[in-house]
Amino acid sequence: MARKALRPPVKEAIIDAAIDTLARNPGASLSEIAARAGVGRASLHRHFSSRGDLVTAITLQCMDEIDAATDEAVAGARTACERLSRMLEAVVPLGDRYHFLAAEAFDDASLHARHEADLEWLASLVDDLKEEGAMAPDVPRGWAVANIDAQVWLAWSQIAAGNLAPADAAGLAFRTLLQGLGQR
Amino acid sequence: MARKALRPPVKEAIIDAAIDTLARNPGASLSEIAARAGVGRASLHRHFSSRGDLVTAITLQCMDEIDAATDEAVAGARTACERLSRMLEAVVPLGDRYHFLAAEAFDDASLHARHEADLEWLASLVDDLKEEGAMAPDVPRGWAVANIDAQVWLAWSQIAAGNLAPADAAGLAFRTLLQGLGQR
DNA sequence: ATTGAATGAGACGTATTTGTCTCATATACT
DNA sequence: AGTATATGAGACAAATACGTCTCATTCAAT
Repeated sequence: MARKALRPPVKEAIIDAAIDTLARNPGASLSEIAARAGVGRASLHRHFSSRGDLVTAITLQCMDEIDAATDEAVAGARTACERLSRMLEAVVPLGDRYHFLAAEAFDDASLHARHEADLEWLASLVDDLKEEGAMAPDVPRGWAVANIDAQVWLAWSQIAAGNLAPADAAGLAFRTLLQGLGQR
Repeated sequence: MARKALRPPVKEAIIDAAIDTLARNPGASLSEIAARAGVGRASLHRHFSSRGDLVTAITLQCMDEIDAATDEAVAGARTACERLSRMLEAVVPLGDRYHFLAAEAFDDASLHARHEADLEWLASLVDDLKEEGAMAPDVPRGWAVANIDAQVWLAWSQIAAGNLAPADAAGLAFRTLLQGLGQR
């Protein structure tokens, strides 16, 4: 079974290091990334022919992680409202890993398509929320989607800044999304 | 009075070009910026000794614009709620000019201090909103401040993407902040 | 018309990053 | 043990951006 897991999984180590490093500094050099991965720069190029290749790989990796966590969390939800809540609870803790995505442009066509698909998932969640009466029908679709995205980003941001406990972040984001910061 | 306004104001042209260019691409080169300003790269260096100097200058410029617009808009407001509304109406249209600030790190100490002061202004607005009963008292201060910031950014983002009419953006942000996306 | 400052164009050297290549070494398979 | 593969270290050229410099030109002030 374990065909080739005896050597340390260099490729994954590089991906992890790239995510960590680029999250802190989007302009980090490949040397930096290789060093953080505990790997020679030449080896990095053996696995990823160019910087663009690496960025594409880590972007896909992050998207996969997010989608997988979302799918699992949402599985048993009975209402759209619950889906939203569970999605936030699942995705907010992953924030520090995909936060850098906000800075990277989706130049690659496949990445762009993938991102569109994710937004479409959110859009249909928004539609369901409106049907359920949990969301006001006159809220523009795109605005709602962008707000959900932004709350996730915001939650991580506040966690990273130490202003917010990770345990509270998702709940706060959920409440803010549906009720705002106002009373009641 | 107009001591030296006969020649075209090169310095301001460079600042404007830098804001426009860096807003689109934070990694843009000085050549790009100079070209967009209709200015030689050497002239750019005559006004700004280094890239850091230029970035600091445009950051301050944006902060000044935002503060000035906010101060003027908020002047006659009677309630904190109205202050928030007017601030959004004033600042959202400026979004395309200071959007790039999100990407730039405040390495310069004076910039960092200035930003802190702006956040402090928001924080006291949050306090007033709570006293007025427009904002729930149990919302963390930092979370409220970050949300206001984020709504401004979000509004510009949606305008730029063509998803939202500039006339509607500020109002939508205001409503979303206090009431969220939910019913009522 | 003349003078002086500011500009544009461009050359130049430096620094950094990237991608390729080589070679010696370490590790896993047989 | 012997072999093949993957790796680390480092050299190398190419590309890019930065900051400085020079020189001819333009424009405003006199």
